[in-house]
Amino acid sequence: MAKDPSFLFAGVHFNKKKFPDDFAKFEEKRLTDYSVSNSSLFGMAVAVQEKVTALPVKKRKRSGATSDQVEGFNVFKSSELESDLPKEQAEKDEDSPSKEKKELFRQMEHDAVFRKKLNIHVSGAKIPSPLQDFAELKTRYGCKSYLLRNISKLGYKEPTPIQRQAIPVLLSGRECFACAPTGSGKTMAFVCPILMKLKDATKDGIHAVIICPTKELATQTTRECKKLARGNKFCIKLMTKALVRTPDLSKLHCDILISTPLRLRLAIKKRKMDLSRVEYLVLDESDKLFELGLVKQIDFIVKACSNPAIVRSLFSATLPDFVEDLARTIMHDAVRVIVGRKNTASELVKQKLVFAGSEEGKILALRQSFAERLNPPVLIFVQNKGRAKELYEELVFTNIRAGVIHSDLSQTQRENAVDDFRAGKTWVLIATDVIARGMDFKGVNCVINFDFPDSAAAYIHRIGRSGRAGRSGEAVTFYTEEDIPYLRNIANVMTASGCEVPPWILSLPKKKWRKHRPKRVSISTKPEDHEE
DNA sequence: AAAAAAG
Repeated sequence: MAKDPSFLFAGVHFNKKKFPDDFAKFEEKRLTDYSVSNSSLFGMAVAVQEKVTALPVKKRKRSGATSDQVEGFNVFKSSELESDLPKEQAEKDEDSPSKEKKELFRQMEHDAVFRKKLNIHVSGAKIPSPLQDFAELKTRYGCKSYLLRNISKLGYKEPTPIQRQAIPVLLSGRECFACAPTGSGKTMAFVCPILMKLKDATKDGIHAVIICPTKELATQTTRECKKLARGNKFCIKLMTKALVRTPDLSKLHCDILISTPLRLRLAIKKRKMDLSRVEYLVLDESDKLFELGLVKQIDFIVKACSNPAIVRSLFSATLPDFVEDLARTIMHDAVRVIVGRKNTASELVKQKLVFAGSEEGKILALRQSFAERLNPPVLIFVQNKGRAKELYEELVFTNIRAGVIHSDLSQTQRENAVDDFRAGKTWVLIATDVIARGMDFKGVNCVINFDFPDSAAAYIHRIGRSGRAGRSGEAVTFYTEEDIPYLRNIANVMTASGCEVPPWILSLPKKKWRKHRPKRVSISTKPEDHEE
C-alpha cells in the first residue's frame, strides 16, 4: 500500500501555487473583517489558534502518527483551556475545579475509546463528544420533536459514524472537514445541524447555502432537506433558472438555499443576490468543487458569504491533501473528522476487474453478462458523452430497458433519465461521471465501469452508487491493454477495501494517472454495420 | 484530458 494517499489524485492537474494566492487574499480580507466587526484580539486569536492546530496535522503526515496521538494532543490542549469548556461540562461541579477536571478527563477518555471503536479519527481542539443516539439531539442540544420524528419516519435507526461526530461539531459552531465513505449519510449529517440552528422567527435574507457540483445532486439534496424539515415552515429553495429570474433577488428570503456553483455566482454578480447574512455554508463533494475551473467560483461564493460568524464545512468521500491544505487557509479553527481511512471505497461493494481485450470485447462482455444475469438496477459508466450516446444506441434496440444521462441532454431529459431509473422504468442507466458523485439511487445492485475510470477518486465515487445505507453491492471494471498501466491504482483501492486482486496486478509498476485518456474506438457492433 | 459548472 502506498504511504502517501495523494497518489489517488496524481492525475489531477491542479496549480497548487496559483490558488493559495486567491485564498491568501481572501484570508487577508477575512482577518481584517474580523478586526473591524469584532475585536482585533479575536483576529489574533484566530491566527494563533490556526498555528497551534496545524501542528498535529503535520506530525501525522510526516511520521504517519496515529489518530490517537493526535487526540492525545487535544487532550492536553483542552485541559489547559478549561474556561472554554463545552457548556454541559462547565456547568457541572462548579464549586470543585479538580473534580470538574477529572470528570472532563474521564469523558474525553470515554470519547476516545468510542471513536476508536467506530473508526472515527478526529483532529482539532476541544472536539465535542460523538452522539450515542439520535435521542441525544434532544437531551444534549434541545432538538425539536418534529425533527426527531422526521428522522425516525425516514428510517434512520441509529446515527452512522459521520453523523455521530459531524453533527455535534457543527452544532457547537465549529467549522469542519468531513470525510466518510460513500452512502454513509453525509447529507443528513450537514442538513440536520442546520435545521436545528435555524431560527424560524427570522424572515429576511439567506441563512444557509449548500453547494453541489451537479444539478442532479442539488435537486436530490433539496429533496432530502425538505423531507427532514417536513412539518416545519422553513423555506428551502433550489437555485433554478426561474428563481434566478425572480424580481428583487437581493431581498430573497430563504432558510436553506441549494445551488450549483456557476448559477449562484451569476446570481450574486448579475442579480445582486445577497449572501452577507449566510450563517452556514456547506461545500458538498468538496474535492470536486475545488477542481480547476470550479475553484474560482467557489472562491467567489465563499467571499460573498461575508458574515464573520459563518460556519463552513467541507464534505466528501475523497479528500486529497491539496484540498485540505487549500481549505485550511480559509477555515477557522476547523475540526477534521475522518471516518475509516481517507480516500477508500465502501467496504460493502464487492469489486471485480474484467479483462475485455478490446473495445469490441467490452460490448460483447456486457451483452454476455446481461444474457447470463441481469440484476437491475444497473449503472454503467463510460468515459465521455459521445460514448454514452453510442452505448445507448447499442442497447436501445435490444430487449434491455436502458436509459442514458450526460450533460448534452436537456434539463428535462436529464431529469427524466434519473426519474425513470429511480422508478424502475429503466433497468440500466448509461452515464458519464455526471452522476458519479453523491447520487443516491435505491438499491443499485451493480455498477459497471464500461470505460476505465479517470482517477482513483472517480472510481471510488462511481462504485459508491452501489452499496449504500448498509446494503451490499457489486462493481465490475472492464479494462483493455491500454488501461493496464493504470490498473494498479485501482487495484490498490480494491485491496484497501478488502477485495481480492490477482497478484500480478499488484506487482505492476507504479504509474501516475494519464495525461491523455486513451482514444477509444467507437462502440461498433450496430446490426447495420454487420448486415450491409 | 474530459466532464461539469451559465446563457
